Parts: sequence; structure tokens; C-alpha cells
Amino acid sequence: MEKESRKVREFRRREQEILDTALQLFLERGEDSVTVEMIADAVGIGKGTIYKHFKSKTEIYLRLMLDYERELNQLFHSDSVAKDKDALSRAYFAFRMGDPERYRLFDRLEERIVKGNQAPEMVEQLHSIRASNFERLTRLIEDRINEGKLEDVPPYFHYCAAWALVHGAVALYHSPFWNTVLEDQEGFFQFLMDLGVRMGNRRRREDMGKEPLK
Amino acid sequence: MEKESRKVREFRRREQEILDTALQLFLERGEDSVTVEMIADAVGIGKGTIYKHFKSKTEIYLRLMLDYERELNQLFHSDSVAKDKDALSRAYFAFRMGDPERYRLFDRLEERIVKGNQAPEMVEQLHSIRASNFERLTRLIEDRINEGKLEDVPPYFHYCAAWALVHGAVALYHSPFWNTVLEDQEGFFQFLMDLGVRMGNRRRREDMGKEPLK
Amino acid sequence: MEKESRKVREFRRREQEILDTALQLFLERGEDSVTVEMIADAVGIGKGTIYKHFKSKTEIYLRLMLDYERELNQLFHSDSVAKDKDALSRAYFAFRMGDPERYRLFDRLEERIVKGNQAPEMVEQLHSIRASNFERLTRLIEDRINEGKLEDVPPYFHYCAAWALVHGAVALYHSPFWNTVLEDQEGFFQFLMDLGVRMGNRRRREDMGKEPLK
Amino acid sequence: MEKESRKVREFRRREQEILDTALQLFLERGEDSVTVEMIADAVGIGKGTIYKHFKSKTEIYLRLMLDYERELNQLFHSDSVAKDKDALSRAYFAFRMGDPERYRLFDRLEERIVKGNQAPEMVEQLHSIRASNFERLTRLIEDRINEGKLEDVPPYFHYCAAWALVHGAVALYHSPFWNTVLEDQEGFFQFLMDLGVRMGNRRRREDMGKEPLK
DNA sequence: TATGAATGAGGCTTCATTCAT
DNA sequence: AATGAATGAAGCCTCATTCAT
Repeated sequence: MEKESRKVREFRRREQEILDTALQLFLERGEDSVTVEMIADAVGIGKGTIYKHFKSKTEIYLRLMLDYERELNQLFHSDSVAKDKDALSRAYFAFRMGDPERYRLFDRLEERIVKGNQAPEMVEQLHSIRASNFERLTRLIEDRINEGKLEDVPPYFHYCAAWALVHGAVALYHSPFWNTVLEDQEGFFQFLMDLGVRMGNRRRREDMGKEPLK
Repeated sequence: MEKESRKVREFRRREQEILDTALQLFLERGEDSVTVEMIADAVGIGKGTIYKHFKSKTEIYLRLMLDYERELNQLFHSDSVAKDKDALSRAYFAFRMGDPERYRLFDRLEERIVKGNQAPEMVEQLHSIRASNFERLTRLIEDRINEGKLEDVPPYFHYCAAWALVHGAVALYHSPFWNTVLEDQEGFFQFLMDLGVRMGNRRRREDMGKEPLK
Repeated sequence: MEKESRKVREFRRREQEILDTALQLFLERGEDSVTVEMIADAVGIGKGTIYKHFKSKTEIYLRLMLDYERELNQLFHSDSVAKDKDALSRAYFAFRMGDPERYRLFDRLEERIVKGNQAPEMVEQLHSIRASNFERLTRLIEDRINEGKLEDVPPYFHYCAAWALVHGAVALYHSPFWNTVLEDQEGFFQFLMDLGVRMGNRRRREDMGKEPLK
Repeated sequence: MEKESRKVREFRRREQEILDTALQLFLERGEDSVTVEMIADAVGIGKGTIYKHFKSKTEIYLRLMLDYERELNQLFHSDSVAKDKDALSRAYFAFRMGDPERYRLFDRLEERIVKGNQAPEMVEQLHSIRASNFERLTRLIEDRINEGKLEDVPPYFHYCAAWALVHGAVALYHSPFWNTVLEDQEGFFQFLMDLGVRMGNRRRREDMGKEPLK
């Protein structure tokens, strides 16, 4: 029984190794030019072994995406950010900017997988984690709204706006083209993060209605 | 000569037809599941004919991307928006949101093409058009800064921030997941556009320094 | 009628131009990577025009081969070499060595065309010219044998041996590998030509039988 | 370990089977009309399997060529011929004439591959084996020259001349056209081999200078 | 007569997945 | 459980040839 559990532990470790290696390769060379064989070689195992862990290449994709979403989940549920919307904004921004290409990859993959209607159960699982994340966020934001700290719009307005800005920032950061434009990168991203943090704060009374939408 | 030009016109029309059909298919089914043969069939021509117009599938991609960039170019150089930064912001936002999936497609393609170092001359051409677009923008924004209407940061801070927000909005809009979250889409995108238009306006004196970056 | 013949002359000239250009391209880039379109472009005419002159690409090949064989024909029937076997040998050697790659090309093509059983009538025509050439040779050589100048073996032993040696020389000359070996090219080919010229001369009585074949 | 080596042996055997089958097909139908699929079908395996053994069709070509060159290598280094230039000449002649079409094929392929600059590393390998073969030959011939048995010209004069004659003989043998001319084939090739064996033997003093080159 | 757009069969190659050992 | 040889569907692209103008 001891042996058995050691075996299981070993199996899990290998699975993680496959995932880590795959992610690295996907990021480095683009997911389309990474073959299952390349992953196996990089890990130092046989191609068939990969299929003992994952039913398909798509399942590898989805496992990576699920792990990412779960990391976010932990972020949102950690005590340190739970009580402070600004801190959460910053933490979220930092998390996503911490590995911009990674998010881009998952974003790309999700589109393809959803469009192709592959592994629908796992996709559903992914979406359910994400939904839980945003339920949590909704509650946090509602609290802040009730405290009068955030503008009183549907809570998802707030986090969707934040998401949009961060998503754009990530894209900007990673783009080879934009990198030629952004001379003062650090300054710019500070500018952006500041913008994101303030975004949606309750507007002072005297500003209200000054700039009608359209 | 008349005849010749009719032939040429016919040829051009067919080329456009190929591009239009290809774009539609790419958007509908994802670029990877669209084969050259499918495009040919949809247009009602032979596979080989496609290759009279484009050297490779990648060249089709790039032609679509270049056309998009040129449309933007016209937008930026049109009189109606030339004198008004807000109008330009709105027009840009509207243009990008007008066909969100299209932009996403090109974004995805650009990453792949650049990573694979395919058709580097065309990529360069693409980037050069884009650079010209942003040269134009830079001048417009500099004018507004000198007029005291925009915050005095490097001009690219302004348009990069706008780009980022719009990029995020596009992603949001298109995402199957987010669509389940965004109940009041229209309201939200108004909220976002408003945000984008105001973004970077010169802050009132009493706000300055109130929220130090970090 | 005058006009007609001018037209015809023009047509012929163009045909020759096509042949010349095609040959040059075949030699430069290898026949397989030369497309009919490339030939047309190089001549400055349309692709379709080529097919007004030749029924197929193979027909171009064969026309070139026939022309080559006819040139040889003229060589063999010219007065200057008719009476002198050594002179003929030299002339033949010189002709073949004059453009070694050309012969190699035709040799290659002949094998392929015969194997594919393409354009059998033209192949037959080619072979009939060649046969006529060797009939002529046979007669010349028979005369020399009767004069006691050449060894009394079937005449084709003589010219086949000569052909073989020259063919080898041509291959040697053209080969990228052998060129690295043959430092003193000129010296070597003199050595070889000398050998070819003497080859088959009647052996002196005292040598006869000295080196039995096997 | 036993099992492993059986698997490996099996793999090798299949590789050889592919090579043998491919060679046979190339010779029978011409390399251009033999598709990879035909080879696979003839061996009784899937198309993809071929690509587990060879990276490309060109690599199949080159493997065949390398094997041929290695066979020659063994010939040149075998004891039986090492001490006798005549025996070596005969053995070489016999080897090349033993399968004339094969050599022709490789000759043709080499030209094409070198011109197309394909798989340059393998080409280099081929040339290096060949160079080693001729280093060996050079040494053998130098010995014979020192013994006064061969004419004192650069050693490569001897083997290049032999190569040329044999090459021509091979071409002659294989040619559909020449076969109609060569009635007494056996007699002729004996004549030619005799010629080749004697070729380059030291000329008797009284013959020297009698027939000046040119 | 000259043209060149259109064709489509067919080639080479890739790679996710299976399965016997 | 681990392996990796085998598979074959499917994709991209080429190019000789045709034919309407």
C-alpha cells in the first residue's frame, strides 16, 4: 500500500512534468508546431505514455487552462485581497501581466476548442470554475458598492472593464509590433494599471453627467 | 484595350471574391479548419485558381490583414475625425467593435505568422502601414496636448491605452464565455466607450497627485 | 504571298527562339524545375503560344534532341572528315565535349521518354536519324578496315567504343565530384582523346594474342 | 534486452525492405513515376511508415546511393584485388556492368540532387566515401607506377580514364537505342574490357611519341 | 494568332492516435 | 505501465494543358 501510493505520487509528478513541458513548448514555438512527440521527447518519455495521462492533445490544452483558472480562483479567495478592491485589481493585473503570453495562448486555444466543439465536458468545467470566480468577485464588488466606494452599476461592469483593460494590456505587451512603439514600457504599464485601479471608482458628484455618453 | 481592362477588372473582382469568401469562412469555422479547397469550392472555382492570385494560404491571410489596416488608415486620414480627438476615439472604437471577430482573427494570425517568420516582406509592409497610421495619430494627439486638452504624456501612451481597452472590449464581446456574463451588453459597451473617450483627458488640478501610482 | 512567307519566317524564328531559350533554361536549372510558363516568360510570349508550336513539353524535349542528332548528321557527312578516321574521331570528341551538359541532358531525357513511352513517333524519328548516322559511319569504317588501317572487327565495335569513351569523358567533365579530382583537366582530356583516337587502330602483329581476353 | 534487439532488428529489416523495393521500382518505372505511396504499397506498409525511416524521398535516393558507394568501398579494400591492378580493373568493370541501370539511376539522381542543393550533408557524406575510395585507388596505382607497370602520369589519369570507359559502357549497355546496334554484345563488352584493362599500361619504348597528341 | 486565366489530378509530407509487445 | 512503430486521413501546393476571348 505504501508502494502503491508512491507509484501514484510518481504518476502525478510525471503528469505535472508533461503539463509544464508542454506549456513551455507551446509558448516558445506556438502550439501548432509542437507535436505530441516533441513533448514526449522533451519530458524524456515515450509518446504512448502521454496518452496514458491525457486522452488527446486537446485534453492537455484544457488541463493547462483549468490549472490557470484554478490559480485565479485561489487569488480571488485569498484573504490578502479579499477586503480591498484596489489590492485585488492590482493583484489581478499583476497576475495576468506576470505571464502575458500564457494568457494569450489560452485565449486562442479556448476560441478554437469552443468553435470546434471539442471536449465539451471539460470546457463546461472550465467555464464553471470561471463562473465561480466571478460569483466571488461579484460579491466582493457588491460589498464595495454598498460601502459607496464603487460606482453603482451592475457588478460585472466593473470586472469586465478591468478584464478588458488587462486583456488589452497583455496583448500590447506581447505584441512584437507594439513593442517597437512602447519605448517607456514600464512607465506605460504603470499608467495603465493606475487607470485600471481608478476605473469605476465612484465619480465625484460634480463630475456626474458632465460628459454624457454620446 | 477595352477588352484587356475588362479582363483585368474581372480578375480583380474574383480576387476580391476569394478574399471575402475566405474571410467569411475563417470567421465562421476557424482558420485552421478552412482548407484552400473549401475556399475554392465556396467561390465556385478550382483550387489552382486560388494560387494564381495568392502564392500561399498565408498570403491570403496577409492580404486580409493589409486591407484591414488600410481601412483604418482611411479612417485616420478622413476629415471628419481629423480635428476632434473624441470623435476619433469613438470612430476607432466603433470601427473595431463593428466586427470584433475579424480583428481577433487577424490578431491571432499575426502572432502565428510572425512567430513562424512567414512572408516577412508582407509582414513588414503591414507594420509599415500601421506605423504610418500611428504617426498620424501621434501628430493629432500632440496637437491636443498642446491645446491642453490631453494629459501631457508621450502621445503613444494615449493611443496605446485606447488600443488596449478596445482590444479587451473586442475580446470580451466575442468570447462565448463572457457573453453569458454580460447581460446588458449595450449598456456595458457604452460604459466602456465612455471610459475610453475620457481616458487620458487632462486631470483636473485638484485630482493631481491624489492617487500616487503605487 | 510575300507577306505570308514573312509571317511564316517570323513563326519559325519564334519557334527557334523558344527552343534556344528552353535549352538554356533546362541546362541552367534542371529540366524538372523549368515550367512551360518560365520558358514563355523568358521568351517574352504567352504560355499558350508555346502550345501553338509544340503539342507538349515532351515535344520540346524531342525537338531539341532531334536538332542535336541532325547536327551530328552534318558532321558525319561533311567532306572535311569523311576521308580521315582520326579527324572524324577528333571532330566527334570535340563536338560532344563542346557542350557536355547538353548531351547529358538529352541522354537523361531519352531514358525517361522511352521508359514512359511518350511521343513514340518522334522517338522513332530520332532513332532513325541516329541509325542513318551510324550507317554512314559504318561505311566509313569499313573502308578503313579494307585499307588495313583499322582492326577487323564489326564496324560498330569501333564507333561504339568511341562513343562509350566519349560518353564517359562527358560525364567526367560535367560531374561536380570529379571536377574536384581532376586537377589537370586539360592534360587529362588530351590523354583521353589520344586514347580514343588510337583505340581500335590495327594492332601490330607482334602484339596480337599477347593479352588474351581473360 | 533480447526483445529490444529483436524489435530493432525487425525495424532494420523493414528499412532494408523499403530500400530494396524502392530501388526495384525506380529501375523498373523511372524514379519520377514512382510515388512514395507506390513504394509503401509494394512493401505492404502505410505511407507514413516510410517517413519513420526516411525524412524525405530524397533521403531514400541518397541512402541507396550511399549503399552503392559503400559496396564499391568494400570492393576496393578486399584482399583479392588489392595487389593486382588488372584484377581490380576487371572487378570494377564487372561490378559496374553487373547492374548498369542502377548506376545510371544514381548518376542521374546525383546530378539532380546536387543541382537542387538538397540534403547537402548527405551529399557531402557520399562524396567523402567516394573520395576515400579514390584515395585507396591512388595508392594502389602509385605502387604499380613505381613498379613500372603503369604509365607515369598522375594516378587519377588512370582511374578517371577507367571510370570514363566503364561509364560509357554502362550507358551503351543500357540504352535501348544502342542495343539495337550491338548485335554481338558479349563480344563487344569483352573487347571493351580488354581495352580498359590494357589502357594506361606502360607503352613500349618504340611506340612512345609516335602519335603526338594533336 | 496570341493570350493567360482556369483547371484538377496528383505529389509530398505531417502528425494525432492506436495497439501489440 | 511504458513504449514507439505503424497508420492514413488530410493539407498544401505545383504545373502541364485547355480554351474562351
